[in-house]
Amino acid sequence: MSRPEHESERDSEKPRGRPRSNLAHQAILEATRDLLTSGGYERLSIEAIAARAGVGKQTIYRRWRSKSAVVAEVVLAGYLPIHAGTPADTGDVLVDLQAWVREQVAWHTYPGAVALVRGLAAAAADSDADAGRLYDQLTGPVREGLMHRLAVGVQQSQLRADADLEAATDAIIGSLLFRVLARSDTSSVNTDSIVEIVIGGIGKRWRNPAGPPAGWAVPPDAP
Amino acid sequence: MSRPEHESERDSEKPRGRPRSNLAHQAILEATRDLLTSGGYERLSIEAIAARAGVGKQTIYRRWRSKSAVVAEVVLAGYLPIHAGTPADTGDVLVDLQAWVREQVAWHTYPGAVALVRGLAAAAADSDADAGRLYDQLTGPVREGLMHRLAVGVQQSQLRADADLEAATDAIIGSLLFRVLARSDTSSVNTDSIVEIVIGGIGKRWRNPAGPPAGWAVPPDAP
DNA sequence: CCATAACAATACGGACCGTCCCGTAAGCGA
DNA sequence: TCGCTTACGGGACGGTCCGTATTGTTATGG
Repeated sequence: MSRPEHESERDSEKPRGRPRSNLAHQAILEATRDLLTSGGYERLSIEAIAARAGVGKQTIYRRWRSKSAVVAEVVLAGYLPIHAGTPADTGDVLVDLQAWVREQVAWHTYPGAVALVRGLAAAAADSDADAGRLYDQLTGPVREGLMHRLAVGVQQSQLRADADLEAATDAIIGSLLFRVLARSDTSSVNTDSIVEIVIGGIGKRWRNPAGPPAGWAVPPDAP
Repeated sequence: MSRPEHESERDSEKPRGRPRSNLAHQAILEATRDLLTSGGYERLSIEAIAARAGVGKQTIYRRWRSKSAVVAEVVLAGYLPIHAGTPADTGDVLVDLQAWVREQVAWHTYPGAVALVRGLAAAAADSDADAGRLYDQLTGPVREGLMHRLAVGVQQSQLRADADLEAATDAIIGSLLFRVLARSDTSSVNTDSIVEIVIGGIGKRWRNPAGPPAGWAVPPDAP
């Protein structure tokens, strides 16, 4: 790169010339948020953002490479109620995660939330190379918060020490993603059941004196 | 509608005039498949389809309402190796589902498979109203096959009778979807673990004479 | 032969794209 | 204070693709 344009340029170079306007920056992100939640990703265009923000298109392109990059920043900068909070810790991992999932599901009733998630999926689809990175940025905090709570559950001996917490996390997030993307009849699947299943799958088990039924392979378990 | 244009028009109306060309129909779907697997959904356009199929644009619009509708038909007509097969039944539901998931993951290595799935997500995103229906059509067969195998597992007493099979199915499909859409480093998450967790979560449990640890809520279980 | 409708091809206005250029505004060093 | 440099709003530009309309041709049934 001859001149630092996008991304962080916190190297030893002193910025010369007129500095970038924070007001313009903020106006762009707010306009993007508004258009995204009202009209969805398909109706979102750079020109529409520029017009609503009262900004030249170049001012947008000077900062971001593409529409999906702007959307990513909107999310990362906290302009949307993405609700990436860490689950609470009341001592019961099942209850905590069920409450957390209920919060996520409740967020989906916000106006434009479903359209937003679908739009992010579309944004990732037309980034292609950036798709994985975009998802990582967007779902990373959620993943970390979830996995941290599960790790605490392991420390509290509620979950197996050898449990694959990554897989469990992906199962929960994947279920929510699938629900939002695909299932229009939102009341169909009981999200409490999903958490119950996953937590049951990585939770401690109790041995039956009579032993397991014949033909039923016992997963590895540490007492 | 004054004249039946799209969808099924198998009512009592006798078709008059020149009938629609099957060759054109087929050429459109094949061109769509090729462009979709080679260039992804973003590079797919009605004009590109028409050009590649040697067809006028009107011939496409006469049949389908939008780009996403064409894509949906391509998938539904079996022009793509979607791999919606029912899991085998060897008697061990864990082994069967792990093998099935491995097949799905293997399919993701096909050229364009990931781009295809992401494209379908994008297609659903800009259909909005049709998004749920499109997903249902696409994932419906997969869901049914998976749920059927789980139901067999219940009959074979490997799974709990009161298990929420819908939730379990969504957890598995959601994990795969999340994996394909989001996680570019495909080797990160062990898919066997996911199946193990879900099956463990709806499988039979064995009671410990000493009882569960204090503070650990026992999920309902039927002996 | 005649009515009807699908066909390929192409023209059309419109929406956005991404880049470029204008005149102006805002910092900085000399 | 004066250049130098860069960002600003605004808008022109060629380009792609949209979805529709038109034209002349072709296939089918009455």
